[in-house]
Amino acid sequence: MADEPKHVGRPKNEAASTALKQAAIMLVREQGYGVSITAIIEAAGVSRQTLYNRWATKAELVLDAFFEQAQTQVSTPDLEGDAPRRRLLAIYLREVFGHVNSDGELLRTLLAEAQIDPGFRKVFFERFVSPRAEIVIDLLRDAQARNEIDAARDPELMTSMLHGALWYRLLIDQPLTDDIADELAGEIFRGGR
Amino acid sequence: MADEPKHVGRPKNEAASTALKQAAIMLVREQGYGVSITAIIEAAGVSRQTLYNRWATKAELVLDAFFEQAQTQVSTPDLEGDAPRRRLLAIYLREVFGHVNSDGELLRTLLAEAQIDPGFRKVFFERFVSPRAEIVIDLLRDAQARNEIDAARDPELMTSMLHGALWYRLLIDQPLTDDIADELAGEIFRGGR
DNA sequence: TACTTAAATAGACTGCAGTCTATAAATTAT
DNA sequence: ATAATTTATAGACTGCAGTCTATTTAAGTA
Repeated sequence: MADEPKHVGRPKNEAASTALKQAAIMLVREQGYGVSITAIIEAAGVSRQTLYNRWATKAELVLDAFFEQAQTQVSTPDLEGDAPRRRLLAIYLREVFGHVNSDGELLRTLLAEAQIDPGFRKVFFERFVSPRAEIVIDLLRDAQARNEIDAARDPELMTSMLHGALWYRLLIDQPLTDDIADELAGEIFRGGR
Repeated sequence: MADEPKHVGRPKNEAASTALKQAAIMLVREQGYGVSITAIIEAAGVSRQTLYNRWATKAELVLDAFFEQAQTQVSTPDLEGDAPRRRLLAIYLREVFGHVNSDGELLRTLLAEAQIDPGFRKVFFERFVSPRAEIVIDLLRDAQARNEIDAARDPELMTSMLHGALWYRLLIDQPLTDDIADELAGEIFRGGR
């Protein structure tokens, strides 16, 4: 059903894509997001247009490169098992805090780009923000089904509070420690039931 | 003890400052933050350097102009009176949501600038974010003193959750309605005591 | 072999924020 | 008056992301 290249014209050079992503993430980690496009394409050994054939903006390239580094994957909480959902939430938050603590500067910059560029905003939220929101919403719904939190509460709003606290504390340089993760889970599950 | 100009050299033209702020807020509301510096100084009828003698960046000028519009002032909750603190919190949140809803686009852009430019970041947080955080922290401490919420909880963390939810929902274009304000207050005061 | 098509390249170009330079203007001090 | 000092002005300049143009290259098709 696939696998027939059926392609007319000069084929895309995949090596250029990976070289660009590698150069981008390396230089951004070295020099920060402010590194110039020119520096990136020179390090990758490709022309300017080749970059813009693949990504619309520097931000999209860097986001892709960032994901390729793959320490951004969140392990979905195990809702099959029997662990208290409060504990699963705390574990999830600790894990996300870890990612944010190791790449906070870059995440801040990408968030900023997302506010400025509507095209990138869509990409950033679809690829980064929404999947994480879904994980927490599912976890909280499951907790409601198990009667660990009140079914009348709104999982989406609670997710706003949790991820909101995460971003807010990142933006204002407040610490994101394991203790904070546990306290946040505690706030949501406060009172039991 | 003051009022002696005691000033050597050509005096600063205050009219230029107000003309710049007026031109800035007008053009930003008309065309968005992307309006050029050149357009702003031409509308104000001053030279480029005159702007940079007064503000370090476009963002600082726009922030000043934004504050001058003054619909950004939050009325501090009345902690002398006897109203339930849950109600005071809901009123505060409704008011802030109102400001955010009328100038969300601009606030998003200023937040983005704050992430990119450390100098502006400091200014933005000192003038905009911190005062609001203080108001909520004071309100929650007062609620603890009145035994309306558990004294063991951390007002700073609850403030992260509340303002975090506000910014998060602004950033991802989720609505900030009066109902949401009330629900957020309800989440914090859930269970009474 | 020619022809068509898509991708790659070098490098010029645009529009922007912010800096710098040289000069003029407005004020106090001598 | 003259000097010293600070602000204002016009406009050139820098460095950047992203676009555009002309040309070349690598593939499929006739």
